[in-house]
Amino acid sequence: MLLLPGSRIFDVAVVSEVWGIDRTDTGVPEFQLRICGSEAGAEPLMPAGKLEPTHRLTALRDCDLIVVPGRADPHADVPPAVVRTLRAAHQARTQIAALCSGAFVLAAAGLLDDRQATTHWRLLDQLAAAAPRTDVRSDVLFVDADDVLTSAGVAGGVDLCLHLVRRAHGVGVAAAIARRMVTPPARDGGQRQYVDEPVTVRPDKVPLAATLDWAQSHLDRPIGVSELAAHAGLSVRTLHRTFLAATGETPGRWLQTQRVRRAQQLLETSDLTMHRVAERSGLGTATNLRKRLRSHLGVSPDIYRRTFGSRPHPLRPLPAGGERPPLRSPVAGDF
DNA sequence: CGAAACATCCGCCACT
DNA sequence: GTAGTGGCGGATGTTT
Repeated sequence: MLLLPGSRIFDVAVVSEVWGIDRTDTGVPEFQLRICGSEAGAEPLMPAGKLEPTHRLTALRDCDLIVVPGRADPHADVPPAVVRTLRAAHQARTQIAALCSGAFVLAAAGLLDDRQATTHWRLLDQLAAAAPRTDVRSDVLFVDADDVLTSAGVAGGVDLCLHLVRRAHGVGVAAAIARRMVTPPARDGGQRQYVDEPVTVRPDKVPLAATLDWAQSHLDRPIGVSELAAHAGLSVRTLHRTFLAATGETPGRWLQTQRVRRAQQLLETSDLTMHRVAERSGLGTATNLRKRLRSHLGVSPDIYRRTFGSRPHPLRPLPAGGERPPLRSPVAGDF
């Protein structure tokens, strides 16, 4: 990771989360994450805090991949030494990826010339101005231009990082990381984000797509792996292999995850009885619903509903008293 | 909660 | 020889 003054905490965190955590117990290879800074000493992050680099800039030279987090001020200076290092790495065919406004750093080094790139949607025009020879795309989460990759806003950075992992290590490893990232050890409250858009590592080209869609729209039927196989016109054994290769998940696991998700949705948005929620999500019985929710989310259906249900309930006190000064970036807008 | 019935996963191997 | 398919069976996990 290339750490510059004003790097955004979120992007720094995503990179750290994907490559900085030992997940060898789930079959993820061992990564070495170097946090390379241009100066000796801590760099200020945005919107607050500082981070001490673990390595100097020169340590980028023998990395397999360089990731550039976005900066709060996209137009902030890029030190000449950084430009030189990035160019040299690019010459040496090192993969370079920028998250969000990190694209401007690549633009400053001329690495986006004559290729496609993207960035946060609020910055697209500015990127086009800063990099006139770049084909700036507005309709994508990220652009994979082979050795130079760029990503759109915040969530696009996560997608891009997982894409990089998938490219280098296969869909299974990417799925293992994604699973660990979106299904945190759950507690009773907070953290809504893992509920809605799952970072499903979707197959890039799938003969299975029709079957997945079909299963998803019939989740209330007790469909099992053999029904999936029948629908796909494959034997169970082959479905298994194909499925694993395409999604990094096994069919049974996938089905179960879909069911739990549907149950979550129903709990959030309806007041059906547990029994009905279990039926409609294909989980069968209320007992089973409880069991599955507990093992996937660590929470009982009742607590889940009370935490995330749309009907307001009296249990959540507002933060008491004292105004807190808003935490705002003094430099750039919110993006 | 535990026991019994049922599914899934996956290495192995034979077949096309 | 390589590549893909699919049946089998036992360990493991899930549901009743």
